Amino acid sequence: MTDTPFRSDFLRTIEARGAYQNCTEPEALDALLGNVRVTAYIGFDCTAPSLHIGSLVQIMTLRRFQQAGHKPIVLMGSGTTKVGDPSGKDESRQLLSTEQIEANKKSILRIFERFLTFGDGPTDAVMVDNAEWLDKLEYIPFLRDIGRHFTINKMLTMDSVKLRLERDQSLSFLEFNYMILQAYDFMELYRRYGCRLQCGGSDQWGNIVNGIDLGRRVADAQLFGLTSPLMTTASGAKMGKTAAGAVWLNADMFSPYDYWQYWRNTEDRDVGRFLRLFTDMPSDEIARLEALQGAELNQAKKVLATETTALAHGRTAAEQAAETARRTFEEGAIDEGLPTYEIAAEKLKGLALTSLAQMSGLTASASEARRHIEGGGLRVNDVAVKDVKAVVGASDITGKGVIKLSIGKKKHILVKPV
RNA sequence: GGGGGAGUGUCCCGAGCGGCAAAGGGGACGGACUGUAAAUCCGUUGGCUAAGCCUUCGUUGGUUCGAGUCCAACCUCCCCCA
Repeated sequence: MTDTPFRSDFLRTIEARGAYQNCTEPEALDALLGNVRVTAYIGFDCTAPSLHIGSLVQIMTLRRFQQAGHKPIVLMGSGTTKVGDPSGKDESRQLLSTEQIEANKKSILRIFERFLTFGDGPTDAVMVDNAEWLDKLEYIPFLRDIGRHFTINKMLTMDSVKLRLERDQSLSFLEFNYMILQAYDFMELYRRYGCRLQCGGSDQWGNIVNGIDLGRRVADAQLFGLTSPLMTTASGAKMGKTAAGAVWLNADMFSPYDYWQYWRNTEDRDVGRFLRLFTDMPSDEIARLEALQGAELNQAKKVLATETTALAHGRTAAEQAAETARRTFEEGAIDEGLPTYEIAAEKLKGLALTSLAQMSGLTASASEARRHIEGGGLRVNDVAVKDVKAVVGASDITGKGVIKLSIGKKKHILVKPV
């Protein structure tokens, strides 16, 4: 937080939305943003086939940057992914093959089109890949030009390095170089695109500052850094973990319905904060929503779910998810928008319920289904099953031609005989 | 190069006299209570054709009726000395 309020649209918004943590030379950056069109970037490494909601604050930051009339750069880090970022990790990640990295990159790209407008215009977003310059670096020239500006003394004090050393965990020389490459990225983006600002999570502060220093020394540039707070839920959990794994942004890895549900189940205490961070809703409307008390707050959660889903998957998908949820939870009806598993009708006859639960993906194994039956958590057409050896048959098929299997209150799947 | 230590249930941390599907946490999931929330309490947390059978403790062999536990080699990591 700064003493003087920001004047530029971008910084005012970022701060009001709760995405402001720290900034280098805030006054100078504020003035710059107020006067000219600025180019900023955020890097995303290609460690998985999709980004998850842990990256959402960063994506929203770029979106707001563009909305404020500036030019965002999405930097795909397929070059740096080959090295591996040691920040915030206890041990080194398994090295990914270049094919894997390339495949991940292609898969990740798609999500950005939802949040940003790409093109050739002055404020259109641009996508760049750092492999473009990192892959071609030559070792000795790089060491002489760039390496000489880094001291080991200082690098050893960086959190990402220090934590590893303090915990007696190994840090390979490969990973040790990550911060240098990220610093180099910033400088290279300045040279190529006149990029002056790098944003990132608070764990990236050190890496960002390194880039600023390098830019000043080598390119005589005045660069800026801006970080957002690390996102956790009010109960302290890291954002985005569910039983099924991460909350992915790609629809083929985490369906819009599940995505909607994830936000719908936000803790009370987080609703206002999440509305500010993850939606475009005006602040006064958010203030009204988060002031709701008790069960009324569920209204705010529905808005949160629909708005976040609309951003990531489109308005239509969001409204479908909302409608499916409404019918399922509020009417107790069977809605065809629920995940559906098709099975040949003749196979269904006399099939053990535990097997069907497994086949349909409701549970990971028949044993898990069995345990849920023993614990009273598995239902067929909303009726709890008591017998572990229960068998499904034609009589279970409802008027809608499907069988509804549920575990708990929230996990439902439709089995459709064909 | 020499000496010492570590690797446990495919989420994590962590006990483990030769009888072990393997203590205890955390997390997650299910039940009760609620508001599809939190907190709390209870239960579950290898697989299967299920009073039985099969696969698990870094890897590969060995000793033994029987190995997470003992032996050997190897892999990875950490510490001390050089």
